[in-house]
Amino acid sequence: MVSKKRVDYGFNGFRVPIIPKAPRSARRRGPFNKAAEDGRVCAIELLASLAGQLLQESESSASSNASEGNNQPAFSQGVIEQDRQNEVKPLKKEEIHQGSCAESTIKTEVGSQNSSQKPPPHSKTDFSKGHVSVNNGSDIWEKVEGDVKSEIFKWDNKFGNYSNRLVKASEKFRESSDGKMKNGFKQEQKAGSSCFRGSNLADKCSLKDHLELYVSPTLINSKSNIKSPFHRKSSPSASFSRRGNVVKLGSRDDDENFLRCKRVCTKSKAFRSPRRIAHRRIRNLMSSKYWKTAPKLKDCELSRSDLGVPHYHKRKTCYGFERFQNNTFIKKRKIVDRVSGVTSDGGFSSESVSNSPQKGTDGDKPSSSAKLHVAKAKDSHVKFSIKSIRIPELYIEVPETATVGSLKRTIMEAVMAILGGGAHVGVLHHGKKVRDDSRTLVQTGISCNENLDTLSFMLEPVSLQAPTICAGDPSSQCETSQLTRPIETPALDSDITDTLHDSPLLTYPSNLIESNHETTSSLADTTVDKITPDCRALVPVPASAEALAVVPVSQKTKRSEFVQRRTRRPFSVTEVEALVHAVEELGTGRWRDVKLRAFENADHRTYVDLKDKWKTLVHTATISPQQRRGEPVPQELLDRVLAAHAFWSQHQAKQHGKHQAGSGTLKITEASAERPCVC
DNA sequence: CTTAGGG
DNA sequence: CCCTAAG
Repeated sequence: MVSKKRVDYGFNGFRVPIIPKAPRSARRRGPFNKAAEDGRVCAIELLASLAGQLLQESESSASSNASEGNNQPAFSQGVIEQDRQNEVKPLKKEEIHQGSCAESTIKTEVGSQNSSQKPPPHSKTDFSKGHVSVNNGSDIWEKVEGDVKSEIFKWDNKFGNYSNRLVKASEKFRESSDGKMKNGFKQEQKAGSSCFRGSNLADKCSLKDHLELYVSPTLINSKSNIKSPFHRKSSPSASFSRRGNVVKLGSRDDDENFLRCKRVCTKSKAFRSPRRIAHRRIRNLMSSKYWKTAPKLKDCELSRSDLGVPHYHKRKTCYGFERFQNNTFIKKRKIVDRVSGVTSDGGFSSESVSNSPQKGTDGDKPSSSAKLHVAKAKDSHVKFSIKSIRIPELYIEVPETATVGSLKRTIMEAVMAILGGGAHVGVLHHGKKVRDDSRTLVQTGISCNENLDTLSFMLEPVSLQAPTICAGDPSSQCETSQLTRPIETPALDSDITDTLHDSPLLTYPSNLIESNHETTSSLADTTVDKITPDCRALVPVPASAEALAVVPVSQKTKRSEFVQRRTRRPFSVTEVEALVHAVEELGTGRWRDVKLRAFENADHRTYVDLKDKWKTLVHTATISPQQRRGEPVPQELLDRVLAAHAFWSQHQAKQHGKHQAGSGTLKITEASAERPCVC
């Protein structure tokens, strides 16, 4: 724990009070954890995004020659260096960026600009917007460079500090900073992928991984905010801001992994898109890791210290975590929204002017079910978030004018990133599949808040005889083929052939474990109405921050629904009598004995039940008869309850008093005096 | 697993 | 009744 914490702090840069031996509750509810987490997440996100971006870049060939670097920043480094050997600045930048796992996009652009001696006005603009908030033209580069350097430097030092655990990571990073980014990156990627896809993410997503990811983000961040880079060290705000710019994600799994990502688009598609993708991807990874490692958290408290310990086995835990995450994210988002202007992540700026639909997608694990949250933003953008057990939840903001097709693509991208395979996204509105991709969201009515809840979407893995996946919230569990089919089949795209079984999404049994039990109960609903609330993929996400908070709640609610509650079994008078009698003799505080004595054969009555019943009995006896409900309990019994309660309460109090200051003699006296009375 | 309490 | 923190 301690070591972990240290590490975390190092990353965050600020000290979070450690609550070492504090009671669980304290740890859990401590406000600090949250902050720490935020910072971490952000960092991770950033890093992840970078890594992802790099990957993406390498994959995407859309970029122009000028920005060749974008495509394969990591791998092309050698080339770049040589090419720009002459140009000191560019080169350095290049190195720096790589070292920091920065996004190739920006980096590249910068480099190219430099090489051309003067960055085009617009280029500059972009640059400043995206990564730096510098207004000057000529010295901008220098500034950047210098800052970056210093940043890196610091960074290294830091590394040293928390290197105990991160040895590997640090090495990697250093290497990368030296220009061996490639390796580092690869490794990182590896780690990410493994985490991402590995069944036992927990193992793979060790702290180390986290760390790795972490580091990069920070650097990036520094880049973004040249002026107040690293040092900010993750003050909470910094974290948030970063997140805001980039994306927010949380990842949720069956086990409670959820990823949420919100991103605002910036302008040039070419410029950003790779990055976006990268972000997405990374996030997915990160989220998954994060998520996996995330301990059980409740009430929005996440304790970093627990990282690395997979808690997701337990449903409860998971749920708690989920909730927590949701809340956290929301909060973060709020903050971000506020700060967004200040901090800009390379590619994403809150004031996105993008004309292209924004897609934010993240996926941590493939999931058959996904939920899409849609919210109409003030800026006439519709925000979508995909949430699922396996696929992290994410927020997507797209212009109202975005077409259904673009929406589908957006989601698809996310899915692809997650699954690595092809997938189709089906959009259902009012239970009907929206086939016309050319229509805009507005035209379709998806952008209207009132109708948002009528929106659903389904993921339709295509490449393999992809089965359609019902998008639904985790609880709804539309993942199973049985569930999905009935629902989806009707709306399937002709081009999609599905077999749920073969779906890549379904290939993660481990993930499904948890959900499976729950699924059972939900099956009926799901099957019955196609895309009803439970199966509804799209859920409106209120634009307002407050509204956002609702999401978690609803989830929570849904969750609880799945946990079947024991059937209520009111205590009969006979039982009450037995209970009262037993308590009279044994006193309160010995419920196990009471159970054994009076309810030995009543399997459905646990000692907790008895305790609770006694509690209610006392209450009942306390209130006026008119206020009592249910089967009336003889007043005589209630009187006894009160008497016993009073007696034992007193007894207990005395016991305490004695223990604390009483003398042995006194104790004996009191004890002997009292007991007899009762028996 | 038990207790004790809050929900 | 449920859920948890603590012991």
